Amino acid sequence: MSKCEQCIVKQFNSLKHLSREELKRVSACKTSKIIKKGKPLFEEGDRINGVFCIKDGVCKVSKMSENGRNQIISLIKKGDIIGERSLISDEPANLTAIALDDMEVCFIPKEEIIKDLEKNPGFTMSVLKDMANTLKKADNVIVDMAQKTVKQRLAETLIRLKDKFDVTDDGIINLQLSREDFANIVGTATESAIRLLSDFKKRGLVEFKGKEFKILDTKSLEKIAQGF
Amino acid sequence: MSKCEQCIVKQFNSLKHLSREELKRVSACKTSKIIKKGKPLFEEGDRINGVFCIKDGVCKVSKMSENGRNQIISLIKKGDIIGERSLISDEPANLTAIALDDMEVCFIPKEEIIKDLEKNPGFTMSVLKDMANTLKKADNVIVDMAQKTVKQRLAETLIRLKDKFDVTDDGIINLQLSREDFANIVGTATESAIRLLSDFKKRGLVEFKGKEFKILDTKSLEKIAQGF
DNA sequence: CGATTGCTTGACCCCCATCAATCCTCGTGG
DNA sequence: CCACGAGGATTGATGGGGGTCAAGCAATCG
Repeated sequence: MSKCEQCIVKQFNSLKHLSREELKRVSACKTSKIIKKGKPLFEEGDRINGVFCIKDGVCKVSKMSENGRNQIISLIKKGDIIGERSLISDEPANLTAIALDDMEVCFIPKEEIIKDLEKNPGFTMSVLKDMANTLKKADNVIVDMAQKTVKQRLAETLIRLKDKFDVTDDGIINLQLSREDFANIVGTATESAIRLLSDFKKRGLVEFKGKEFKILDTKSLEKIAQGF
Repeated sequence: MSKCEQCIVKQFNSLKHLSREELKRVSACKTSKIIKKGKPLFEEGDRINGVFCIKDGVCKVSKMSENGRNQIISLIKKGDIIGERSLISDEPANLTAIALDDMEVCFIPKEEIIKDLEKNPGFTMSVLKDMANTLKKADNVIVDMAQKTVKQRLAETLIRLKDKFDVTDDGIINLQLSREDFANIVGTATESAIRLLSDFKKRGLVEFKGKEFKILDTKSLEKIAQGF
């Protein structure tokens, strides 16, 4: 099994603040998993008892609303860590994480992380900073959800996806998002999302080939996101 | 000036994890302020360089959206701490806090809090827990904003206010919220909020006397919040 | 190669944003 | 003490965004 000390992925998250010693201990008790596309990493209500470090792949993090519709809260990719919150607050997960493509993840059990949190202030501060940042983003999403139209939110989502995920040389973003997923990110009905996307396509702002897509006119999308 | 060691308010927040010694140091460098109704505690873009501990009063925490409308993210009351996030991420505030009534707050400068965060793991963990909890709530709000109708959200808001704020013996909640404030919590136009509130009133679910209000039928409001 | 799932488009209607007019309330100054 | 003005509260009218149902089409899979 690969070792945390040598893992490149840790550079992108709070684990980089752990000492070589600490990483060795973590490495010794971690487990690696392959999660197949469409399978859950964890589900609402699960006691996950640890954190996941994403070595490869992307997953959608969502929550069921009372009326039975699904809301995607965020997308998690290589280098991200997920599960810290339920660990810290010592509660079952209140979100569901489902793989969008085949994923490779490491699972670090709770006790080990807690130990590090207690002993290594640098690590703790880093986790704290991450969380503060996530919270700030969440506030922005709340404002957007409350104040912007579906069209604005969809345009903004497309831009954010381009910035966050890998883009090939020819500008193609290969996230395995279904139309329904788009709708669930923006918080609308699938049909509405489809209509708007095909409108964007007609106007030459985006291009679709199956689930792959490509952004052709960022400037115009930004205008739309701001309400024009 | 009153002393932190003897302040009852600290029992309700993370400061209770500080030792007597630490509290004395905090007390020595803190400043007390009175914020008049309607005045800002801080505004978007301010470098606040410390945290506020609310000794008395209530304030609304909001953010301007790009289209110039205001969204209230949360209400903060006696015992709460605010400002940790900008402190931790070392950025200007991205929210505005405005007093709903006359407030009494203590300001603790950044360096002092940072010192405690580095030295006292119990304190840090408590802040971390707080933040995890806030984040969970934020996720729920996102889902609500995205999936529920204005009517549902308004009903839910009324219930939450009842649970969070003091209620007199006769059931009256005295928050100095304007109709516009209600609208800005729910994320709708003032007129829409007014219409829905007066509908609730007609149906005997709530009662208003100026800005004071009273919830008469929680069960029915819960039904509405769930979509009936 | 059927069959199940996802995608697309059309039609309909309700919720809610917006504009406008009126009423109410309260603080201020004459 | 009252008049008055300003901002908040309320109600009406109107139009568009977007949710929902339905039907046809493409694609993926056993």
